[in-house]
Amino acid sequence: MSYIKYKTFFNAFTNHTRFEIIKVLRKGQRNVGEIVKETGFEQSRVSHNLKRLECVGFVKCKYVGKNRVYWLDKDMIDIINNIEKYVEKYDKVLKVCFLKVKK
Amino acid sequence: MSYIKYKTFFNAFTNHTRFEIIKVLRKGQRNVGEIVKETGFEQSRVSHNLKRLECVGFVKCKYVGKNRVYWLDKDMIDIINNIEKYVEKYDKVLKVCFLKVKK
DNA sequence: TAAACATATGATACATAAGTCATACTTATA
DNA sequence: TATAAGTATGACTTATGTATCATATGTTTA
Repeated sequence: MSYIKYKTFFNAFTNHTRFEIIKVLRKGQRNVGEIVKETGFEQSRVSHNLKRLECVGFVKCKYVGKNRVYWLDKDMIDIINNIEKYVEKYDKVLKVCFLKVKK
Repeated sequence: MSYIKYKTFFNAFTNHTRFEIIKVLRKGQRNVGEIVKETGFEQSRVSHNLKRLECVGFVKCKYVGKNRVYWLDKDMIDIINNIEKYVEKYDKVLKVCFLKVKK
């Protein structure tokens, strides 16, 4: 696969907002208000990031009454579950370090 | 696992330079000069990114004569192989799209 | 031990991503 | 059909990541 595909794919996880949104959606479908409440993030911040996730096909959505309900793409669920296994496995080896220290 | 761990892990793949370096190192150990030649990237650019990969434990290194030889961490190799399977699998569903278009 | 080769590093400038705010749009209901 | 609730969007500001350049450091060999 090309770099651009990898980048697109992994970017979903390298942002705190999207990471938490995915975490919530793994529990089941949610409308925006619920995601806002469960993550504690501001509404427009959640919407912008849901848009990005939807844009690449990670989440799907539909209107239900006044609410917009989001859920994880079916294939995505499997893949997250599997990737999680490997990343957890690497947990012990992975060192979190920063090259540049904030002043 | 925490967000910071995921971020650290996936960041290795969300940068073109590191992506190509990993690609080369999957073929076997290489010194910096060889990586520079095979990727076509500038030396300091390669070194800076090797440093980042080493810092988190993805690559190991040692001096061999005047050269510094790098190789992928053993666990990392397995994990990359496995993750690749899932990402490739998601290839057909994944849409590469950009929200912001460059002017 | 000086010179040459290989690589690393720091500082800076540039590029990209993210969050916030104000506001527009969508859907339902009075 | 006007209003309200829920959500999306654009413009802007700020934060973060990246490459580049100049130079320092490490290692070998004459």
